[in-house]
Amino acid sequence: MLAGWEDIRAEVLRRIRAHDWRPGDTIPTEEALALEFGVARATVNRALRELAEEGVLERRRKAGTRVALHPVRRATLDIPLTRLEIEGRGQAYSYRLLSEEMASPPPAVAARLGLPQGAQMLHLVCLHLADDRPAVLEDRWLNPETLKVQPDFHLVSANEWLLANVPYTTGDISLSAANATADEARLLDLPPGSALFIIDRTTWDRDHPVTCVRLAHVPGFRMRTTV
Amino acid sequence: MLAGWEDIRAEVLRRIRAHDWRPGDTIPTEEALALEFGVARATVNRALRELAEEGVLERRRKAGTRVALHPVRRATLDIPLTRLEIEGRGQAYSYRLLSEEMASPPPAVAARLGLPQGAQMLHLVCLHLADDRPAVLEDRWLNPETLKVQPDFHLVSANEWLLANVPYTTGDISLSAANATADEARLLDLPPGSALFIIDRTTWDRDHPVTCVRLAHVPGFRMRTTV
DNA sequence: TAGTGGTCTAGACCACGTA
DNA sequence: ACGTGGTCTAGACCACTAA
Repeated sequence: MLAGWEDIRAEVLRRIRAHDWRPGDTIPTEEALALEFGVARATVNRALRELAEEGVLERRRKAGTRVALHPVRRATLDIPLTRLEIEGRGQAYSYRLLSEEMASPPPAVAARLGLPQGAQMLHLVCLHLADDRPAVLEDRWLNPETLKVQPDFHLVSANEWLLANVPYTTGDISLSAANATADEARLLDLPPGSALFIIDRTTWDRDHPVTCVRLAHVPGFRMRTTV
Repeated sequence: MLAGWEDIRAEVLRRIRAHDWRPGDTIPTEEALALEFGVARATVNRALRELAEEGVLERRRKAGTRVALHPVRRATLDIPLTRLEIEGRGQAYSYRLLSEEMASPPPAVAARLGLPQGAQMLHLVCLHLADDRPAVLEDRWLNPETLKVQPDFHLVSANEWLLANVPYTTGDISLSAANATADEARLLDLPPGSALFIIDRTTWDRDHPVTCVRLAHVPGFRMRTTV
């Protein structure tokens, strides 16, 4: 036997895939399964909890545990610092601050951060290079109220400074593709219209907006994961 | 007090962000923390395990628990069926099989699946539409050995059929951006060179290769997540 | 080989939400 | 009201691995 929680998880998954339990069905209670498999309820709980986190099961108190109707695969993406990502590929990392100024953000940015239209924010544009070739163009709007001290963004990238100094609790990430504008193409040394991989990220410290950043990655960039 | 595992998790996170415990530091053992917080070791274990899964801590038997050196954010992406995704936006879903033939896959596909160069595979090209406008172009290679029966892919999309009939255990996913080729642009009714969001997916059933698919999404497509 | 995390148990109480 | 999952406890044994 040797039924650990991973064995229980595998057996439940097997029954779902074999259609013993079909999408929408309520499966037996933790207590019943614990009895069947001859393990403690906590062991069954661990197995079913993992499957629920993966999106395979849906659990509600009193209502019981059901096989999820919509088979959603859930993948976990690692989102590293640009510097670490480049260094991880064995390339030399460098970084250039292209511009730094107080300005009024575009309406879309102000709206996403929940700030009034006219608010002044710190606007940074910088370039991340791999082996001295442009890799990522970063366009960032910073809420100046979250900056107690004003670091020198020539020396340290905004991302790394924020990570170390402004712990945030929540954030949105959006992944998309876009054709490079003329400016982007020039700065990234690409033909105009090249397909860029865009990561848009907005972060809050509790209820206080912190930053809104767009990272435009040159063609060849990939995010990988396993399910 | 009322220290549940979420409270422990929050307090550990607070200490890390306050630099009480710095990246690379070894933090106290589960036993010590359980004593300090006045809870059972299992409660501390749950809290630290969650933080390890999020990439904040690194745990090894005997060596102890350390604050992760490289602050990697880990985001979970939901990867729904194309049909459900379109219907979820309130649009009408439809689907067209454009071609279906046995052929020899390009070397890159054969290599990724670990099949010999000359192997014959089933090649499907199909189009997913939202409100009768092209949304996703699917280019799929199927290992015929995994198909016990040959379904009619005019009626059911390969993805949904596979999901219901070929349970797979492992899979790779890769996200990238690419300019539309002339063919892709024509099929998707886009200007040539449009930036497409590409999801490449390879799946195995244990050690048996099942399928390798490229989903090209029209501009405007986004994947979102929260961290 | 010894210290640390990983897991299991048997029991208990509680929170939630359906009926 | 009551059934179900969510969590906690105190103790135990095991697995891994650094010293």
